[in-house]
Amino acid sequence: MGVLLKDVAKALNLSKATVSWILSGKGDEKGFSEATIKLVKETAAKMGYSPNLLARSLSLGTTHTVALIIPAIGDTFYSQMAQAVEKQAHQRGYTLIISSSESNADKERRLISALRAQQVDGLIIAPSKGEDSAIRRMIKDHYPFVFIDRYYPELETNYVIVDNEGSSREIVQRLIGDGCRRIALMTTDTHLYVMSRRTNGYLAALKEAGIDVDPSLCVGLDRARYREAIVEELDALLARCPDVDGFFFSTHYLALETIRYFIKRGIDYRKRFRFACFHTTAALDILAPEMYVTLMPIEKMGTMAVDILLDNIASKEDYRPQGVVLENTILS
Amino acid sequence: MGVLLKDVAKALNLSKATVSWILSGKGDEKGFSEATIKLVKETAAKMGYSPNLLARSLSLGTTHTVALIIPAIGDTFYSQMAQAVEKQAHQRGYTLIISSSESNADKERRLISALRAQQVDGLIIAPSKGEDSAIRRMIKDHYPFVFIDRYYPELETNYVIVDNEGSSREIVQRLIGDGCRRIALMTTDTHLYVMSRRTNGYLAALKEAGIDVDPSLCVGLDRARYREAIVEELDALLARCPDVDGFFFSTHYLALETIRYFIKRGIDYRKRFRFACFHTTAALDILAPEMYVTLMPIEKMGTMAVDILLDNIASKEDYRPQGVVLENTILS
DNA sequence: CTGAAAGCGCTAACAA
DNA sequence: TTGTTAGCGCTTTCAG
Repeated sequence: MGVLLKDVAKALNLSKATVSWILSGKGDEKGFSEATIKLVKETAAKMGYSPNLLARSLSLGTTHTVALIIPAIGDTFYSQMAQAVEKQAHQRGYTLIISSSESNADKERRLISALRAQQVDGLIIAPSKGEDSAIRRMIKDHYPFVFIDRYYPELETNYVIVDNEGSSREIVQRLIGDGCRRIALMTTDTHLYVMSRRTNGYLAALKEAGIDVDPSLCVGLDRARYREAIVEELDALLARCPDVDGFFFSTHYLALETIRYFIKRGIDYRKRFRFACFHTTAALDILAPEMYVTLMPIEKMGTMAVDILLDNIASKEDYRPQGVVLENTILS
Repeated sequence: MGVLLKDVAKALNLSKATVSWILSGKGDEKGFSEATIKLVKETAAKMGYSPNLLARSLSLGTTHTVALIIPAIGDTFYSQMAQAVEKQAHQRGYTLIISSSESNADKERRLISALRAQQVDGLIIAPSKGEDSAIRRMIKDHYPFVFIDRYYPELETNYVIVDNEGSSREIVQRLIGDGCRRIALMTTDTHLYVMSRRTNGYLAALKEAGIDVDPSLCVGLDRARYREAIVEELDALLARCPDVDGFFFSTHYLALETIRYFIKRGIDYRKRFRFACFHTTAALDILAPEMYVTLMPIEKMGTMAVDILLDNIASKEDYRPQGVVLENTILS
């Protein structure tokens, strides 16, 4: 395509080796004359030379590129996470590739294969569901990767997650402290480990307070059609338990949709209920200022995931996986 | 690292060539026996062979990968766009790399270079600002790329944008139709072409209706600190022009912040004003249901951008750039 | 101080 | 029906 190393060398009547040395900064180390170094650099620039990274990577055996796999780029949470990861990767001199698995285990598996085949140096993954084979494969091959946000507790891997259970418990405790006794649980994606931890937090808080868990207060929604389902479910819930006095949402968009529902039904939710939500999203603070919210340390998660990954990449063989559990900030 | 083509060949006592042919599906075309084809495929699978895409690409001269450069992955609009682009790229058998320029012209320039150096087959770009050199370079080199959402009107390139002026004019007309005469303009990033088009739409609508443009109704915010600035600006605006009866927002987050302001100040905005906004974001429909909104065809933009890009890639030399202007849907 | 040449893992023209 | 071999563009050992 463009201008090659060979071309620059030819133009200067030097060998490819010389030019390569100089352009990769090992000029003085190798003891070339100041004159040639300057000359080479200048003509390379003048000729608009840009190295073919494919060739370089093939030769070097490293791409200096890592990839991030998230369930959905369209989701605010994951897109913010992508931003944080990209920032830190860039900071540390790595190129980041972002890919979206669309919460599809099969696509996730294929992505992992494809990215590894592309010789990406390591992976940061927010795993979708029952994906497994590709993960075990990476472990077996000692391929560097770190889980973020979600993880497989039974596998010994790198991970950066938050204390899902603890902070769920804490915000539910606050609801109880405010006098709530009939707190509804709204959740989704119940097959995910993270979600079960949040539910556990809810249950634990009730138990500690000596409140019986009432299954009819617990609503699990199908992620795929939660927007429609939530309307019926809430209608049913309010009919079933007219004495509900609080809501715990296991994730941000459930809170948003629930409030949308209340407004649609003309229910004065701010008077009638108290809310707690795991994570938040734009405008939730406007719509329900009194809601207790766990603020996830997205930036920090991204930074740490990158750092751990690069550590792992740097230390070839003898590496011990690191697990990190971060604390959420709680916003009252 | 893993198992190589060579290994598979050796295990079967065949040549690398044979294995390569068969695994890339050109087995029968080349006339290999059914038996060997099957054998090769099976052992390759059994041995867990996965081709080194770097090597393949270097050899092939094409990576089957395209990249998307957006100003910010953290922004809902661009993350949705990324999702749409990724979907279509995937659909057409291409791998997508997403990168974020952080609205930084210099980073954008570096990204373009880096991605080209990585031998990405083409680029889809939502350009930041005065970036230029890297763009002109691509044109000169006949390197395939398409602008999305934003573009350089003076350059002959591929682009997929929306009718910014037209739909801005239209929603402002609706405000006027509702009786508004003192419509404020809230805008930002005024150096961007898209934004000037939207402002033009606002001006045109007023002019047509015979309403004088009042500069004291026009507020331009600094993107970098709009969240803080908007409070002072709105205070000033309302003091300066107590008779404001409508607002036109050139982009979604300005509408959200303005409403946040009204709520904070305890102003009954739904009674007092009418709103129109270019594009929308989560919860805006809850907070201001009567707002006129232009709905950008994000999905379609993404799809078309990919299609145009792949067209361009396919037809090597003799290619004429395509410009597409899509219509927005208007939501009343 | 600088150059020749082998090699990274794969593809594809050319033989056989 | 299968094998040989010369690249793709770059890095790096080993000679000079």
